[in-house]
Amino acid sequence: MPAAARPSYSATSLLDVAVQVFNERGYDGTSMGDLAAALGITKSSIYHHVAGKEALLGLALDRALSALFAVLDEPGAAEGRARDRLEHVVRRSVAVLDRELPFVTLLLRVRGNTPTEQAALARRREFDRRVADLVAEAIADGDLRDDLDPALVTRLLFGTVNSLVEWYRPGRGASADEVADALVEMTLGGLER
Amino acid sequence: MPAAARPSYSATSLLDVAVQVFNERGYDGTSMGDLAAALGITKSSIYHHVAGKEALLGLALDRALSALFAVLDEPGAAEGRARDRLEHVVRRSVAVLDRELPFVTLLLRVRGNTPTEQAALARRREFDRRVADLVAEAIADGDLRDDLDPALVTRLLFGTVNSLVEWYRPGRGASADEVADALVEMTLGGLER
DNA sequence: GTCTATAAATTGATAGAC
DNA sequence: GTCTATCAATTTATAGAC
Repeated sequence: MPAAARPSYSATSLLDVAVQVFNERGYDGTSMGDLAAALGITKSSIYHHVAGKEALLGLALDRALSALFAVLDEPGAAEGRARDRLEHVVRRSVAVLDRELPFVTLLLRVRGNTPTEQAALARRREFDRRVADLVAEAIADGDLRDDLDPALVTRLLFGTVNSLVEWYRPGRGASADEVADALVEMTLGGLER
Repeated sequence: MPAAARPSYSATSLLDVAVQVFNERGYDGTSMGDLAAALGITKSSIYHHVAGKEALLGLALDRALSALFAVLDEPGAAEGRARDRLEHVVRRSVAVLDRELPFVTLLLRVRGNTPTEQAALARRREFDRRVADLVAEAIADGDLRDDLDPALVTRLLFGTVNSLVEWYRPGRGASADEVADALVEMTLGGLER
């Protein structure tokens, strides 16, 4: 991996700029001309690095999904009471958001227009399913109130987590840990019996 | 799939179909050809009803914003303790989401690419500001825990509300009232001291 | 209120020189 | 690794007939 200097890009350093522009203007609202302008190179130069616009999107979505699924495989997500494993997944998901914000932001805005986007949506649903299992288990354990529907709780909980991409900016305002603390206090605090 | 044999629209009935397609494919991902196909008429016929694609967006965003601001002017949002007024705004915002789901969904996805979108974002920020005032007041009253930042709480709270557009569908699964109940239990429940 | 036909601009992508 | 030049397809929008 050559540390990018001035007017020379690799497939990955190019991706960072591209994803930023995708998030600013929306993926569909971004033309290859927009990307070229942001990169400071011409449209055709982009095709030297990647197959096209959709391949760029695929790389970005893959990076976000890999980071999120890695959380589910951490020890803290596999050991202990379900309620604590759930808190671990929530806190570590916020950490992923902090670390990979542009990529996760892009993932959460995908609509399913292309096969690339549909595949990403399918993986997102798998992630949600595994979290929902955790919520159901925590309720069965008696650690979360049982008068609320597990599927509904899961959606509200991760709806709150995902909504962070709308305003959270690393290094500005509250830190990722402070946000995670407040989020856990508000959500899990209200879900405990 | 829609509009088998009903080739006559008004500006508002056309808007319903257009907004649905905008939400399915994204605004930028929707061409006038896509709209024409969904409407069962030709592209040029659309221009008989509206000035263009962006005017269609403007009408839709206006409808969502009007409904949301109307909530702030209801008696329940102006009388009583701040904490109760806040709960009123949350519950009634969920009701607006239920009633005007496609329009609010579109509003929440706007990125600010055009003047029309920028104006909508400015009005959204004004709505958020008025909710933040309510949260700050409820904390000052001692009705919500004071160890959390009011601005942060506001963002988490309405982040949760806004995330409903990602999965809530009227008449499918939980009702709007059930969703509002669960949401208030989880969020305000966790925010009470 | 809808149509056909078409203009005018923009789009994603390729070829080949340096 | 970047460039100029160009293409074919698509896009928003208009003109004018029925």
